[in-house]
Amino acid sequence: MNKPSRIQRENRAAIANAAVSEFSARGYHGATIDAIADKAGMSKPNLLYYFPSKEAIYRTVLEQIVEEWLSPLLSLDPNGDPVEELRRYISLKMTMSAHRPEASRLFASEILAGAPILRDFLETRLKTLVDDKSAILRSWIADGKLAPVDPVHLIFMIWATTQHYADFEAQIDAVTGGASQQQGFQDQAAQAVLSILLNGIKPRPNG
Amino acid sequence: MNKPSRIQRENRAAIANAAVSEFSARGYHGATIDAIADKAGMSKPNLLYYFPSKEAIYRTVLEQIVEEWLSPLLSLDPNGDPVEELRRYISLKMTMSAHRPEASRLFASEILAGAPILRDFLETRLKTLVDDKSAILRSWIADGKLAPVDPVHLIFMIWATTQHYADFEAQIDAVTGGASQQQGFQDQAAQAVLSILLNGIKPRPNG
DNA sequence: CAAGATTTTGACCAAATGGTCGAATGTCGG
DNA sequence: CCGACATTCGACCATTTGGTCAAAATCTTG
Repeated sequence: MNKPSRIQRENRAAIANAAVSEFSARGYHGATIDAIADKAGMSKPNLLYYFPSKEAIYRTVLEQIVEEWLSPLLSLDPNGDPVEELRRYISLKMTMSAHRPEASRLFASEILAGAPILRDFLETRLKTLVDDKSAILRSWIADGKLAPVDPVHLIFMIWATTQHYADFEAQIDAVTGGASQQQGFQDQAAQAVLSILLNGIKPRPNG
Repeated sequence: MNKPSRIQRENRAAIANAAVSEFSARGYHGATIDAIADKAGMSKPNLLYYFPSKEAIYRTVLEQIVEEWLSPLLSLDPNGDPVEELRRYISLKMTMSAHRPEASRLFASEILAGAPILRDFLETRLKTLVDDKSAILRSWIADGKLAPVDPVHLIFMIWATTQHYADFEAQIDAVTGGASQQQGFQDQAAQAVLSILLNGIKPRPNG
């Protein structure tokens, strides 16, 4: 079991891709092993040769997504310029939302359902990370470089606004008449989000 | 079929409540008629005496939620003070998010799945409403009473941030150590959201 | 190229689930 | 209190679906 063969690598990757697509579009219960196998170009028993169960596939793709998900926040630099650091972070998350909407929706779907699989991750690694980064934000506020807002809520707001463009794509498409597919829409969205959030947290004279 | 009897009213209401709870917690496919019937205190055939199918129950509760969902935005008053009107709107949405998180999650779940049932509603009534209210926001911006941000994106950001507290409750709970249940957390959240959003859209000297 | 290991699949199974039906029970106006 | 109508439910059915298995096909390697 040590070295996965070429076939193993390819098939596992194909399954993971198909699974993200199916789980994100239909939810855990709505997705079927058959459909995932089809989309991955193999039979159901063949898929089950690579993963022991539907839940195992789900866990695997969730874990991969969670890793991607973590990295932008990790890179928030305490020594950088506060507003610039946040601009970079928000831009990064907007880009991710635009490039991997299915992954975002799969993650959202898991949280919506009460995070049955991810609860432990959220309570440990993510909590620690948020605590750390909150401390940085707090120090920036103490230095008068940011307006005094609760750092945890600021982080939540950044998550909410950036992921909204992926998670609620169907609604955004409907309301804008499909604009979200067109070139430029994502830039426009990023600009609006950056403008409101950054102006919202820049230090103000009255404190 | 004209006048529903007392029994009909009670049972339909019990089913609708149970359905919101089940659909929001498990998703459309994860919810079962049996579980909804159980939670509503009746047998499955009895439930199917009141609704012809699972999908009919789903449509019914979604429609009810959508009506609630619309009302706060409807009441945005073009003659009011811009910042005060938005403060009121955001506060209202925060309150709804806190009081009916399950409804919010059921709506979110439908949108996540691509809005198969609500697409028409989104493209017609909601689009019209957003177009109308965007015009109001635009006029406020033209009058220099708001910073120049794309009104549609502002609306999206308000939806995203306010509903986030209901939709991602599991994540928020995990990261804050369950604080979202405690008294005061919602007020704190509302304050942070209002502070950032309102400061983000107040007119700025430099335009 | 032979033989062992790996990969693939058709056929199948058991459980879950949406929905039906007919008979039993309850409700209510007259 | 009766008869008509509304309500309830146990038993049942067909389909879907997660998962198994043994045999076949394909690789890989000495």
